[in-house]
Amino acid sequence: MAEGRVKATAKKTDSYRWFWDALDEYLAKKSLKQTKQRKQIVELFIKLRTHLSAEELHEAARRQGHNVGLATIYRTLNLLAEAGLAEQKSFGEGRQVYEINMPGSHHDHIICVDCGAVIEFENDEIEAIQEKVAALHDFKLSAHRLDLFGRCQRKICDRKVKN
Amino acid sequence: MAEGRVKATAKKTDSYRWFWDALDEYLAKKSLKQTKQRKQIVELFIKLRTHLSAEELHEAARRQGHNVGLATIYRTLNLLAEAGLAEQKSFGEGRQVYEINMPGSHHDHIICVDCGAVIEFENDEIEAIQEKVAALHDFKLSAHRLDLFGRCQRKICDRKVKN
DNA sequence: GTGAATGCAAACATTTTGCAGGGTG
DNA sequence: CACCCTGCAAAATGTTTGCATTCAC
Repeated sequence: MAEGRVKATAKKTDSYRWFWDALDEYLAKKSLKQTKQRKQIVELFIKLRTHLSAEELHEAARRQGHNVGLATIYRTLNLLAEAGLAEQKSFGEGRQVYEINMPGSHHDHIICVDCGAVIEFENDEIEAIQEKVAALHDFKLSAHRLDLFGRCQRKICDRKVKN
Repeated sequence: MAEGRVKATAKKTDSYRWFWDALDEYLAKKSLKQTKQRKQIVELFIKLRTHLSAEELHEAARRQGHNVGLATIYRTLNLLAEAGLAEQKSFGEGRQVYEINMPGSHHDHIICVDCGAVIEFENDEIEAIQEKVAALHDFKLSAHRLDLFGRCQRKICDRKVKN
């Protein structure tokens, strides 16, 4: 029955092997259990790969025929956040969105205020200056959040697709 | 009674004269009215000067003996935000906080994850790079948000004053 | 079998909205 | 005096929690 382990599904998302491994480790350390629902949710979370709200993830799960409660989505996302595997962000609407937290590969966001498109970027120059600023104020940095808001200049972006 | 005008209170907060003037102008332009409550709320908002939630502002108002409804606080803060005079921020708790939006003097935040202290800073270098990044992705920037999270190294900061 | 996880619904917290009465321009 | 604004309470969101049942280990 060892084959029933969550880890066995890693083959479906090989590049996220580290994610499943880290999750396994966290669950074991905390004496938590690996369940069908957690597996399904995490699989979807990895597959969709974007910034997801609990509600969106819930709908996606149901669309796949998984009968999973919204509360379980929340509990699982919070679990991932506690494990350091996901990050909670709030882009300013009423709700939280979650995102996979890749160790060592932090990125920031450019958000189009018209169409809501989110582009990710990374800039070492900025990060270096951040450290400098933090040191200036006697802070040891543990994280940061940088969101740029603007208008993308694409043709698709004429109408406001708010949310 | 002409002296009852909101603008007349500017003397109490002279350095925020521009704020009252801008508000006056906005109200006039939109055919909105200047009321006792708006005046009280804005005065407090200016006086407290920190990042405030609607609830905190509400309590502060009541502490001053002003009988103002929470809904009015929300409506006024949203009004200020629409007028571009205040900015809504969310530092990650469940609620929004508001902050005076000084034209031309944008600042970012360093937040201590232990004691919750918030320090403001400004860095032109970072802002310049942001523009560069945005241009690279074909965006016209309208705003940004940069929050650095870390631990301040002050003695006062031993215990978690979580919210 | 024990303890953890789930689904559901109820509880919460925050923000918005509807409405009748009051105030401003 | 028309229309905006207010306070209150109800509604609408988004998230968490309690509980009986189910499931993993």
